Amino acid sequence: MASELTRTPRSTAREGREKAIFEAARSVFAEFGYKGSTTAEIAKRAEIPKANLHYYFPTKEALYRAVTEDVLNTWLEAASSFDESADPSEAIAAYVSAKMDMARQDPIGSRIWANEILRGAPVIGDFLETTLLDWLKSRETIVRRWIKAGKLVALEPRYFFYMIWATTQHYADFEGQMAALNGGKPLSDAQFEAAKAQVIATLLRGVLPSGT
Amino acid sequence: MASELTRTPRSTAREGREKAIFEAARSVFAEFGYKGSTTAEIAKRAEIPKANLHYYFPTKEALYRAVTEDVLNTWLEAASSFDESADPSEAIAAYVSAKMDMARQDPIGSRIWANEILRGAPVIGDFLETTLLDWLKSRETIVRRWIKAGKLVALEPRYFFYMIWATTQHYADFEGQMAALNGGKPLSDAQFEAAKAQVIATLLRGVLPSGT
DNA sequence: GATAAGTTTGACCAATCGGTCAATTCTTCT
DNA sequence: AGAAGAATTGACCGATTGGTCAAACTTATC
Repeated sequence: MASELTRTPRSTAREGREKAIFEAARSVFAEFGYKGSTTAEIAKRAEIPKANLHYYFPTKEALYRAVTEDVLNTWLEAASSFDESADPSEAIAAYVSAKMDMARQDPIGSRIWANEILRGAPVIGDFLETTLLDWLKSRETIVRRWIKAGKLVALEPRYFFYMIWATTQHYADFEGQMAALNGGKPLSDAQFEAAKAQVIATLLRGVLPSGT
Repeated sequence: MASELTRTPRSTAREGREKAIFEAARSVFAEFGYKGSTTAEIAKRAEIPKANLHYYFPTKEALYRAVTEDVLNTWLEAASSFDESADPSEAIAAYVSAKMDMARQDPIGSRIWANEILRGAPVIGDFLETTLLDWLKSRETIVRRWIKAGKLVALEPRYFFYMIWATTQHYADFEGQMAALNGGKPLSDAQFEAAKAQVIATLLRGVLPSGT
């Protein structure tokens, strides 16, 4: 999180403060976006003086980049759960399940991503054009193979992935809207599991050949 | 847009400036959210001095509320395209189609909504808990009727609507991400129509009984 | 226990924020 | 033409912004 060059064992005190700042920054950036966030608010949520924040992270942008990099790493972890060796239904179910769990466990990360895209992706633009595009291309190849083998209905793989991303991300980014429609309470674990199962079922039914 | 009490015919000059401010505000709020937006930037995009902006809209919040109200009206228009008298497949296809067209024609409105939800919906919270919830409940009744009649597979209507909202909204909010994955260019009209057709096909296939 | 290094903090800075205001210009009406 | 009102604008205000800094305080090392 801090300098990757640190050689000496980090003191727990330092790690604690740095982590508190990091988590506070995540929540503030997720809520207000980069421009709408203030270092004062982040320091307040981290319960430290603002000047102390600048000791660990020299600028707001450096802090934002650290937070963003972490989000990308989490994304890459979930991406690996799409297994080409498995059956289409297995692979899709596992991937959607992983993305849904990600949305549930780390909605803040998803919201940071959403805010970054909304303002034109100045920081993760490179990632989108390189790593993400490579990932997408390789999975498109797999999906096309499945289609040719008759294991999937004919479709443009890209738009199918967009549907998966949209739906899973929705459960993180629009948690507030869902809560408002749920009597003001966030989805319970049971509700979330039901939603997840239904999303997987609907998507699979939507792309698997009849009688599968 | 201005005072609804205006009785005299509005001069086109006044309407023009007010509209310019309104459109500039939409684009800025969509990009940076409420907190991240500045009246200076809005005035700059409207190509007027900042003081002139405050002549038409006394505060940043008043301007934001005007913009937000307009977004809700657009939402309500699209909502009416869900026709209960039609076949499930017709009704769903028409609704998804309308939402997709909305995302294409007015991505900015969608992004304003998304930003508002991300910061906890302080302005449209009431709308969500009343109008939107009522709409959702009434449509859930219709969907449940279809399920009982065997015209739809068993599912929780709510999560199905979330899928529709998620997917259609994604084409507006994540336009930038899609463009990055599309050689830097936004989806062409042909690409968008293909995506729309596929979204409708996958969703229908996902919820209609086999052999329909 | 002294010295050095790392950490914490209030006070402060220039720039930008939302908003005001008086002076000016443009329109409208007679 | 000229008065009255509407619209436009540069200058300005106090509050907040991201960031700095020197002084004070801890902690590790000998």
